[in-house]
Amino acid sequence: MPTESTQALNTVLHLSALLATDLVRYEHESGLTGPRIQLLWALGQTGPSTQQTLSTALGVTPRNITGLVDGLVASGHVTREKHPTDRRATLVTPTRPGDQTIKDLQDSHEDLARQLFDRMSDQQVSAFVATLSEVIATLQELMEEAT
Amino acid sequence: MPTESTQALNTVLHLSALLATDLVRYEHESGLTGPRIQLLWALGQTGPSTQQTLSTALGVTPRNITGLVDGLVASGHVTREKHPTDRRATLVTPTRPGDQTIKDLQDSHEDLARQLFDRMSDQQVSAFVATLSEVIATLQELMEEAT
DNA sequence: TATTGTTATACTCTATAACTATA
DNA sequence: TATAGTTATAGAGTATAACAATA
Repeated sequence: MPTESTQALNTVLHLSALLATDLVRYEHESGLTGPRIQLLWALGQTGPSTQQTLSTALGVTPRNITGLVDGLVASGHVTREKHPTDRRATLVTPTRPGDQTIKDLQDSHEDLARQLFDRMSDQQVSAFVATLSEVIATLQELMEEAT
Repeated sequence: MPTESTQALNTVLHLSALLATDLVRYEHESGLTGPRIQLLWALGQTGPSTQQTLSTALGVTPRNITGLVDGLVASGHVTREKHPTDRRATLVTPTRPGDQTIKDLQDSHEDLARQLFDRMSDQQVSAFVATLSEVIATLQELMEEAT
């Protein structure tokens, strides 16, 4: 029989897996892929960005961003615009439909949050977030140690 | 400013991302890839398995399992053994080093669980797991509706 | 010299479709 | 007929290394 700690970790991982599955459903619906959705989400957070910035934000190589942006240009979600001051750089910029997709993503995110947590008491949600934050802090310490 | 519900979802996603990053670290250390680790983990849960069984367990096509098993055979973690009663099927079976890798995975999993939760009170862990389970149940309902 | 992005190359994961061997 | 696994083919994501243009 698993310990209480192991059960807690397993339950967290179970929820992670379910959320990932839900994302896959959205991918199929939208015709987008995970990394491209992640890129659009990043653009929604920061506005038009250089590929270097996106490379850091997504944690992948610049070469990889080239490929993702190529795909999103082909699907009409973004364009490459001139950087106003640095002629080496490009500004990856959402098109009108790209902006709509980003807004849909944000709306879906908020809807999901409401559906999952709105029926709980504020107290329960607060306690949950507090424990999550504690787990995150511990995990970050562990990961820094391992460096 | 995000709502409390949105903050809760964001915190869950943050933890998911951190756990994924930690897994990537393990991948680099072990020379394995995510899907191959997942396959070895499944073997650890159920023992030697047919590729059909693994296909269902991992949620990927049988063709894909062929590729993953090819890789794990090449790296010496598993072998394809004859199925005792069905000559069409193969039993993917861990080698000695493969078994050791599986044990390492299980040990790492338990260590992580202990490090993340052992210093909390039983009461806090119980409340956390209860809320997680509630979220999981709600999410599963939502995903079934969407079908 | 350093940085931005691309071309060249290679590997892994993924899928569908057609095929072989066996049940 | 149905099932287990493989071959054939294709597309996406990832990485390193070498290169051009610009800072």
